[in-house]
Amino acid sequence: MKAEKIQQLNPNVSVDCVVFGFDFEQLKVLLIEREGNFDDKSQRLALPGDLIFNYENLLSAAQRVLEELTGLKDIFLKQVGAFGEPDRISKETDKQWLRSIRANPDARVITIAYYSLVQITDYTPQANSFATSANWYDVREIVDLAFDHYSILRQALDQLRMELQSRPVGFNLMPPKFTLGQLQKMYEAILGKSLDKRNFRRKILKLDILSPLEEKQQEVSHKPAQYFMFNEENYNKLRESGFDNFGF
Amino acid sequence: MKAEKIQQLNPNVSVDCVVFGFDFEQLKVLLIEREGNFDDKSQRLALPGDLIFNYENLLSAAQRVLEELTGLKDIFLKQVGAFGEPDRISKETDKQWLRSIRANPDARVITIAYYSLVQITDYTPQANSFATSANWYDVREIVDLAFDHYSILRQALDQLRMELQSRPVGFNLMPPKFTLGQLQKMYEAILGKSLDKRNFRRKILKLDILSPLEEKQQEVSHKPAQYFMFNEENYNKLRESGFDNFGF
DNA sequence: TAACTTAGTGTAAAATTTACACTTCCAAAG
DNA sequence: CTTTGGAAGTGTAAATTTTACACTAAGTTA
Repeated sequence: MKAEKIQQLNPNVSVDCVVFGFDFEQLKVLLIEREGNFDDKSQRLALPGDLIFNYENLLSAAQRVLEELTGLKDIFLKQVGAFGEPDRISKETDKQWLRSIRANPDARVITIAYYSLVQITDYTPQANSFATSANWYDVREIVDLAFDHYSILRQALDQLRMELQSRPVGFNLMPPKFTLGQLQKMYEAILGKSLDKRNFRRKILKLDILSPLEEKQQEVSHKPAQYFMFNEENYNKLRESGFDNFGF
Repeated sequence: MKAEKIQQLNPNVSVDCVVFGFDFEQLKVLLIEREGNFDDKSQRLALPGDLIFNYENLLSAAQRVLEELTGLKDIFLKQVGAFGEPDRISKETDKQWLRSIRANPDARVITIAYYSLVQITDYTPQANSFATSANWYDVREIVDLAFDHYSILRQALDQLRMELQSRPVGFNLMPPKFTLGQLQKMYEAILGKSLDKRNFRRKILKLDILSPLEEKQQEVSHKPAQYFMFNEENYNKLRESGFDNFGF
């Protein structure tokens, strides 16, 4: 009886995941495509998301759904918030699509959105379930999405930017070893503006949360850069001493 | 049929309100008391909150529930986030209490929390519905609450502090005219630390969002302070030019 | 060996932050 | 009417942070 309950979908609550990815050039976001008759491609694209099970933890549900639809596993997700406009499923094409996959397609659904940052090269999305594709899309090129997903995306991006200003978020966007140039590019991609190289370096190094490695870049057709790694111990010390100054 | 639907409670989704109030001395929060056999007073106290109706907007639901339980009307609320641990209703006294008021007391409930800031003297809470009292409590004296409301309160407070650092929140905590001393006390109460008077004044005045009034305090047994008012026009200009510097 | 590309570096001026102490004005008490 | 208590109001010097800005270094490729 309990086991049955656990596997019962809750028709009123879903989760959606805004997974940002960085490829050393642009900020991207992971979207799925769905089968159906959509007016244009933007309406075919959606954030990976689905209903939760009745006795499922919200965060776990987000991780499960993300894995089911895109194959991405063990992603650290952070809550953006709840989106619950009664008419958030108002587009006719979305309603039709829901009828094709849901037992209770007209139910009012509140969705809890989560976001994350990953390094694109660490993950290869694999579409599954009702997703017919799962791919990275340049954030700047997205003009609309299914349901209210475009506004969820914008809000997640705002929150990411906010967070980037006050904390050294985004180190999970970086490989274990990285150059300061790559780190700066990440900040520029997320903030959508360019930064002064010397000032950036001074500021980030003064925080004392990066440790230089012996190793240097190899086989690049220019002066090889020094590699750094994230010093977690110092980072924890820093955050204990209050919210700090990560503005660029 | 539609009308019926509208008035049907959604057994899975509730809203909770964290209304902070300021009385020129301390930061307080509005809590209700409930009937029942509780181990101690802290378990009798809860955030005003209840299930939403099935086709109700989340924010409107929060405003409605707040008014029903405490009489506070037209309060500007801001979302904190969703709280959905499957075991968030785990205390035996809470379960018992739910059985006494809900049709579906064992349903798994996800709650969306909202917070607000008001000036205590503007509102007189009036308990109603299942609230047997509705009163302001000093935030520093709260050690626990019903359900998971204590952790919701802490998170709302964190968010309020965060917001106070980056924006001139809290002007709605102030009467139309106020002194810089009162304003400083508000910052101190929310941030939980004391600030340097001269530095505070310099910083807040440089923002150019306060307009001095002719009027001065009267009948105070010390040098009367100048009154100021919030200059909304300049504030809007300021916020258009990006997130700013409200750290103290 | 020349051309190209990113890495890496310093400084001066301006702005902001921080720490700090005394006088002023009012009411209330004596 | 004099004293006292209490918050208002004010300036400065030192330290720190921010900002703007341009050239050399080290590797690859043509």
